[in-house]
Amino acid sequence: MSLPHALLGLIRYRPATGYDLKNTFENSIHFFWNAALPHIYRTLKQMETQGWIVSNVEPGEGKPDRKVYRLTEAGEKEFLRWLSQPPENPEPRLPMLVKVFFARQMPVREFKEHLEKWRAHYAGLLEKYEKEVAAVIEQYSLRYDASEDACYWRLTLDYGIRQAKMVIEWCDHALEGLQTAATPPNGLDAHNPG
Amino acid sequence: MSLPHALLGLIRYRPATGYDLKNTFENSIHFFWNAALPHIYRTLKQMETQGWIVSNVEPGEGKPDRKVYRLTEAGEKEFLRWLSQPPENPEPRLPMLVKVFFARQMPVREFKEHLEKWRAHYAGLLEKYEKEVAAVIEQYSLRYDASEDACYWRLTLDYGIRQAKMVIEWCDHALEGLQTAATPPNGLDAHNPG
DNA sequence: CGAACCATGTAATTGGTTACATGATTGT
DNA sequence: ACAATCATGTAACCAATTACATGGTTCG
Repeated sequence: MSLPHALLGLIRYRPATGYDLKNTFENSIHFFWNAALPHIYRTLKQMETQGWIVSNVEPGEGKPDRKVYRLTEAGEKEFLRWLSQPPENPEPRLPMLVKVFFARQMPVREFKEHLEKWRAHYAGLLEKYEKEVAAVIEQYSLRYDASEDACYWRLTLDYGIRQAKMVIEWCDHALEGLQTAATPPNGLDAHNPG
Repeated sequence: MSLPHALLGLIRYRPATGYDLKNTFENSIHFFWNAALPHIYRTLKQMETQGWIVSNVEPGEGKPDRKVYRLTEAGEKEFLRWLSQPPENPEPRLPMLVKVFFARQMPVREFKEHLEKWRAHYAGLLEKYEKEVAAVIEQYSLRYDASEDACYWRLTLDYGIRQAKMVIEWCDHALEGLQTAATPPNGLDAHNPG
């Protein structure tokens, strides 16, 4: 699995707490990876026993203490090893497509609502990617002194944008099809006749 | 989660064993949902205690016994209830994109190999979808007497095709970018100078 | 005679989410 | 006073994969 390796990659830029890492997930790579806080804390603990990272508690003056993790040499090595492994092919699980597959069993009106909600979700993502995320990439590439990395970050953003556009187009295509083909002659839907 | 509901939907067409259901997954909806056999067996057992399905052991003459599940009224009701719920938005986890994000840390040559492998995977899927799956849809719509469902099945297939094309185009775009921009002036890659 | 297919499952482990618990600081 | 943010985590649960175990049939 990739969570420990995603964490290694982020800690590599600079030492961080679990809380920091959650934030980084949220405003940088959340559109192709995310993790809940408890999951992150648990994974960090496992990584420490593996010897990939070490922690150091910084007493917070006034603020809560910070348990800051940094990479060990073993962690560095493991991260590079993982990077060089060929990519895993994802096995997608899309409940929405399961609903589409069985959509005959529901009123056409309801199915349209589903499609519109899905479309709206991806339209929202697309807007976010094109506005916010592009800006965040610039910001981070300065903060982490990683301007050479930025082109790869933009590549992942480009993936997100293409994905969102694809889904939006598919939704439009599906909605069009329903308009013309699936409407019963009398204009009422299949499950609420009369 | 959707596995029990995907199973309800399939059993609804006709009673089936866990083994049957695994096969149906494999050659119909595997590109947006899949499940391993043990997972299916366990889920079927849970669904039976919930009262959504009932089993009936058909002694196999010569062959192994078949434990055939069919829908109850409660199962039918639950399935339709689930269908009418608004779709869940997926939280994708794409280890490949994590590698892309950190790709600065690996030799360009290696990164290209990753991209080419990913591209090949989706090119393979695309071919499969366009040839095999389209045929399977026809075949199943006859076998299950479900010609009215076929247009929805085609919609999911269309999604798979668009997804595959999107990834292929993105890979090509990324590879192009590497050719022109990321090659060091001397033509050697960043991690193996000299 | 061996490989592939039919058909069942259990046990163990990993990966991920949700609910719960604590306590200080900052801003409205 | 109240909510939000910073910061830690534990416990319980659900979802999914992998390894293990069994045994008959059919086809080459």
